[in-house]
Amino acid sequence: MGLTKTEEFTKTQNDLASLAKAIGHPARIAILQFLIKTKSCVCGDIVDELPLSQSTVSQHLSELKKAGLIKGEIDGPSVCYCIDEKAWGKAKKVIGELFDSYTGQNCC
Amino acid sequence: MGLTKTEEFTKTQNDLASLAKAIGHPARIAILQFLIKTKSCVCGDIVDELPLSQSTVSQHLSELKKAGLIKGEIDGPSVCYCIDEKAWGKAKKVIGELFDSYTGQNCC
DNA sequence: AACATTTATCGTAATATTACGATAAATAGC
DNA sequence: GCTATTTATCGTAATATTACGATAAATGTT
Repeated sequence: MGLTKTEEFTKTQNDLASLAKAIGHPARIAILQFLIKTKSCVCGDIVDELPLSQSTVSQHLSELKKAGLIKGEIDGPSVCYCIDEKAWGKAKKVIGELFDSYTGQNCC
Repeated sequence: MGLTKTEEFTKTQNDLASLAKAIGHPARIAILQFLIKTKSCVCGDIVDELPLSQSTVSQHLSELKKAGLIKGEIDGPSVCYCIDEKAWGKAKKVIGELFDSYTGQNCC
C-alpha cells in the first residue's frame, strides 16, 4: 500500500493525472507563471523570484520537465527554461476536454 | 521540511494548485469521468466500477469534495455524489486561464 | 590551470499520500 | 427493536513528496 495502482487505470487517465499532479503545487504554478510572463527563463532568476532554496527549485523544475510542460536549454553555465509549446497545447487540450465533457447534467 | 510553504505563495497560486492536485490522481479522474457519464452517482456504484476498496474510494470522494469539485447528497442509506456545477465551472475557468496566459512566446 | 558561477544531484528529515481491513454510524426493512 | 445495507472513519503500513544543506559537475573567465 501507499503506491498508486497505476496499472489499473487507462493511459489517458494516468496521463491526465500526471499532468494535473505536475501543476498541483503552488511553487510549480509560480514557476510556470514566471516563465510565461518574463523574458528571462534562466534558472537562477527563478530561484531569486521564489522563496525556496536553489536545490528545491531545481527539483520542481525537474518535475515540470518530467511532465513535459517545460524544456531546458543549456546556455553557457546556466540553463534557460521555457514552456514546451507543443506539450503545453496538448495539456491544455486534454485537461480542457475533461472539463468540457461535463455538460451540466446531474442525476441528483 | 516536507511540508509545502503555502504561506509564501498567493491565494490564487494555492487555489489553483489545490484544484490541480485534486485532479492529480488516476482514481479521481476515473471517478469524475464516471460521475459525468453515468446517471448513477451512488457511492457503491463507483466502488463497483473502480479497482479499489470501498474505504479507499470513500477517501478519494472526500478529497474531491474537499476540493469542491463534487457534492454529496444523502439518499436513504446511500449517498449520491455529483459534480458541483458552479465549482466545476470556476475550476475550468481558473485552469483555462493559466493555459491561455501562455501565448506561445518563449525567450529561447 | 585555478577560480568563480551556475545548476544538478545526493543525503537526509519531516510530512503527506495511498491503500487496506476493521469498525462505527446511519438508514431502511422486517 | 433487530438485521442488513451503505458509507465514513480509524488505525496502520508502505511509498511519495517537499524541503534543505552539502557536494558534485559543467562552463566561462582570468
